[in-house]
Amino acid sequence: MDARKTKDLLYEHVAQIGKAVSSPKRLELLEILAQGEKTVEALAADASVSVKLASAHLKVLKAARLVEARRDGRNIAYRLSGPDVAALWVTLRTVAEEHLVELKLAMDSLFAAPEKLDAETRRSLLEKAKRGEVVVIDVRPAAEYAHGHLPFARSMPVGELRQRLAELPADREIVAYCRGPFCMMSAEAVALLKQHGYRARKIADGTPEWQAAGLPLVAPTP
Amino acid sequence: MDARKTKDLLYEHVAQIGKAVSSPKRLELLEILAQGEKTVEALAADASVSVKLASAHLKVLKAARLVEARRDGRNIAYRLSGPDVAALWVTLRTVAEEHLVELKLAMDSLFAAPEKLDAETRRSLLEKAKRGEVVVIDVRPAAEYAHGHLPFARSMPVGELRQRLAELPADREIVAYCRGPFCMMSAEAVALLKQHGYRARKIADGTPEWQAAGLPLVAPTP
DNA sequence: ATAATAATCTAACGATTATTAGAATATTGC
DNA sequence: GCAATATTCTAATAATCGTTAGATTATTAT
Repeated sequence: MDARKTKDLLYEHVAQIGKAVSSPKRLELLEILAQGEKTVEALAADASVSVKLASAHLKVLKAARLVEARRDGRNIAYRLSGPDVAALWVTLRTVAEEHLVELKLAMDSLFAAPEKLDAETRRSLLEKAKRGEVVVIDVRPAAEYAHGHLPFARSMPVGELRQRLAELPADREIVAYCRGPFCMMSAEAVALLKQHGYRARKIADGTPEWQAAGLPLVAPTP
Repeated sequence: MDARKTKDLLYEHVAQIGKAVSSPKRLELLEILAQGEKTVEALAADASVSVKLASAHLKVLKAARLVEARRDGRNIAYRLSGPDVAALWVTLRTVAEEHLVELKLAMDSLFAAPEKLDAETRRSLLEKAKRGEVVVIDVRPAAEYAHGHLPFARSMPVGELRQRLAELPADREIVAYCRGPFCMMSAEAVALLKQHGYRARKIADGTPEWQAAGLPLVAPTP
């Protein structure tokens, strides 16, 4: 076979991955799936699209082998086909944040405080959490916490936070995280906490970012 | 502003990066640019497309801020807008190799020998090259070598190799590399060397892969 | 078996994208 | 200033993609 055609074929295959990540909704689905397995219905709801549209997008992601499907009773559950797919999402988002001024501006206007973590900050947060100097809360839905979470983090879904405020110590700083830099759950949680007199802040990391930085998660014990 | 619309905008920005890497020719251009700055004409020739088409693709890459342009006399030279862009290309290609069986098969049929390097193999290659036990040759065009190359590697462009065979020691193993796993220059070089009685093999790494693995390149001294 | 549910498939539309040709622009060398 | 060169812009067409509605499939509960 002619060398040029062979090369074209190789790039074509990689471009299939590129095409899969060229749609905003598919990226959102990937980010949600990076939090753990979900049914089509749940994915559609989380991404604010119809089940039909979610299904169509999932089909593309499946064709590119970025996700896998599994039947579970009357539902079909999707999951990422590997941890490298979550890492790809983090890489894409990071490159976008680094080079697209528009995105940087949009994020600055959304989240007033700079909250990006570097290797040193992550390690020191872990230390403080271990010693109990800060309380790290995971404000995602409980199922996502169960699938994997930051070490020493407590599950405190943003929807239940108001009723469960009493569980949090008033004398220590609360550090909230959620799905990642684009997720607004932790911002909502911090607003509520501050309103009730707590010292609280959020971090940009979700579990995909934490893992991409080479740090361990606490995995489920099945 | 409504939270849903704000989120949509964020994913839209990231999808712009995705769109930029959703075309085979644009990926090929990125891979070539990962070897150093090039003019539109050179890029078009390397990627086997018309200058017009190359220009159109470069425009998309520029809009996504993955590349930058600079006028140099009567030419316009393009370069990647950062090392993270080369890393993105490596990540995409790696995810594709990992999950797309079709790509794995295509590569196996192209390159008989498994030649993938892991952290340990890379380190030991570096050691052997340092001690002179193997001769590492960079068979890319000289300009690409000049832009950055593996430590202890000699420039020996595949086009000049036949005339310069005498420069290579017959008693030591020759290790050839080129632009990366999709590039066929090193395979061509190894075939020529073996034909002339040399012990030669190639490695899959190009400078982008080497750098993405966290290892240092020898940069130009301007 | 049958009804109910979850998800996909098919078909269709309008909106993008890739590619090419021809015109236009900017720079260099004279 | 003028001709030559490198690149981009404009316009046009064919191909592909996103989205929706309606029909279909596979499973569970009765």
